Amino acid sequence: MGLISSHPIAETRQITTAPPGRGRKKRPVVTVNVPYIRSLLERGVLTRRDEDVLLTVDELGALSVGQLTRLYWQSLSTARHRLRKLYDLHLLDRSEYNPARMIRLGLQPGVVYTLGKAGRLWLNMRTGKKERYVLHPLNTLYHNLALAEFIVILTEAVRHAEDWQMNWQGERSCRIVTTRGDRRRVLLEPDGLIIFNRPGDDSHRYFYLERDLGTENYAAFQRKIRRYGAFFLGKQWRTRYGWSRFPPVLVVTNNAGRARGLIDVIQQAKSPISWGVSDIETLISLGRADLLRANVWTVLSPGKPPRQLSLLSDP
DNA sequence: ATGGGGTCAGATTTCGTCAC
DNA sequence: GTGACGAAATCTGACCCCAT
Repeated sequence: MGLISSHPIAETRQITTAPPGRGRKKRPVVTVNVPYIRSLLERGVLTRRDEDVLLTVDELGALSVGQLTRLYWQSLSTARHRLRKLYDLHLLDRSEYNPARMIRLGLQPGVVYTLGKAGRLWLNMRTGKKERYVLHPLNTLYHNLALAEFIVILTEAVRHAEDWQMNWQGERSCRIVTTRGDRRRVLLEPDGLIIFNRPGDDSHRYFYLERDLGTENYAAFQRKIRRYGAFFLGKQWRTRYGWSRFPPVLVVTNNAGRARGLIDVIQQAKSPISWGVSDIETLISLGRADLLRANVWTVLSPGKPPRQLSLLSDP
């Protein structure tokens, strides 16, 4: 996943859920330009939390109201109010979704937010980059949501655990790009990078993350495995990140059946790095307290038989 | 005075069920 | 399969509370 927008969603982006009560109000039309963003900032419209929301939506591509609530609010209703406001300001967009499909992915149906035009510009002004505003194609939207769900349940689990902290990067930040001459080539595009650290003894755990929706055929997955292998053998990761060991790749898929299929593919590929496979149904069923401790990951390391390990078990 | 946080009620859709 | 119908779900405007 992660090809940006060859097929943007059409202009008519109706929400297919039960609509609001007193009629759906259209958002105000604004001219999104640098003075507009400046005036927002001068008036202090953006709170710290708003900024966090925009950064997170940018990293993950799309989040549902439910997911954003779990990350940043106590009350669903309050979150809706604030998100609606960010939508009105064109900092966020709302996207089309299919309730049945969200349920199949283990998600609660609800409005889905993506980064809006003003949000894009705000981020660009902040980082100095020149990312383009895109409407996300529908197929990546569900992938984004599924990925976000994993990040959210991890976040909740880590909040619950007192000794560990977690940071993460989305696809946008952990993408590996090489420049040969003036040609930019994407070498590797992980869905995410998760970093656990325990302040007590300064220990760290890194994981690359792949969220598999079961839509990719096994040949494509084999290519993905080879790309990780090539990145590992290239040693660039040592200088780029200063890691002494290459992070295992966590593969989260939809159900146990697909997980078994992927495990077979990984074993046959004889990858030089470690892989951990689990499925979202199992992970969600665990609950906060167990998510980090339960041995629900089938770990495949080069030259070793498969093992069942937890995220934070000692390597 | 302003604005965010929160509750509540209401409008409109989707879902589930029953009968045919 | 389809139509009817009530229940449930969803989201927003109105409103109040509180901090600054």
